[in-house]
Amino acid sequence: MEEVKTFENICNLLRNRSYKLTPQRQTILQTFLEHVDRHLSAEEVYMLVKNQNPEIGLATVYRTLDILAEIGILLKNDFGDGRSRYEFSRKDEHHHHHHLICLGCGNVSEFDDDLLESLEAVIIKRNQFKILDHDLKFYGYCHECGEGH
Amino acid sequence: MEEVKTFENICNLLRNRSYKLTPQRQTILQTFLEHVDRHLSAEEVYMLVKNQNPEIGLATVYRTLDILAEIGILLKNDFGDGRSRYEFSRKDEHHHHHHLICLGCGNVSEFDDDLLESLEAVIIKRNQFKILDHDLKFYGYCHECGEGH
DNA sequence: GTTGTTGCAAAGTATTTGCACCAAA
DNA sequence: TTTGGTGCAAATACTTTGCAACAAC
Repeated sequence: MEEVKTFENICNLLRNRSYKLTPQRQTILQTFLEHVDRHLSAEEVYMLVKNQNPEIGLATVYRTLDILAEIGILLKNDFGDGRSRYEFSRKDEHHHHHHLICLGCGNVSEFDDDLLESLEAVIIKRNQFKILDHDLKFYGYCHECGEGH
Repeated sequence: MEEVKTFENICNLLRNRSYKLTPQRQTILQTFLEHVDRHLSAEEVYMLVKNQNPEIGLATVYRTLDILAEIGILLKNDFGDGRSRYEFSRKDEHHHHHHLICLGCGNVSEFDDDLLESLEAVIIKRNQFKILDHDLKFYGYCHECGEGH
């Protein structure tokens, strides 16, 4: 159904939506392709991107992140640290994964799960609530940080 | 184990922690007792409280919400609308409920569930992650707003 | 009388926006 | 050449903090 998200495919996706393919956008995109497993804040992207292109402005980073999230290239997350974090979205993910957030080192790991599907059915029936999306986070300590706790 | 959270009990809880029982704090507490089922932002609390005590400052509201959350009287929530929302915490809730957030009217309803307990066990084993807390939110449309969607 | 608390205004942090200039198509 | 994009600085929104006056204990 959906194609693999290569750099070229994403560029085409932008063009199809009549977004222009500027060097700034390419650089930001490149950054995410080089950090596929990371959950980057705007500030972090800005820092990484400035190595390639020191002229770039923070506002441009924010605007680009918005666009890339809107067209489904990035997923926007809120891990409760007061800033939005973006991750590269692999192809088959409406049915998205959940996050394990380490209170020690701040690292975020992921896990997939289908259990919530059945839970949603119960909620729809019991609460008369039409569910479009869900967000599940676990807070705790990862293997490395877990010793003392 | 834990007592019912009456106004008096909460006042004692504050005193035990050597927090002073000021009229401002009493008014804010009162406000939550009168809106047990609501998820109020600092600004909303501020508005409600000003009726009783027009002298009160917004900073005092923020400080009091912090304290009440810290001692477990209130639960601090983030529903992704850019502000923190506080709800009165009933007595037996480490094992807390989850939220259904309506994208139409912004209303937040609640539901209890035990399904996550078994899920946590799986995660602990598979990911070597010690879970302290979880946060589950469903986004969609409530019964009233659901018609068009 | 101590010590914590208040109100205010200023500062802080993340994000958005207005605008003149610039560049992709 | 048209249309959208960029960088910058200013504005916005929520929250926190410094501080002198004040009130609970």
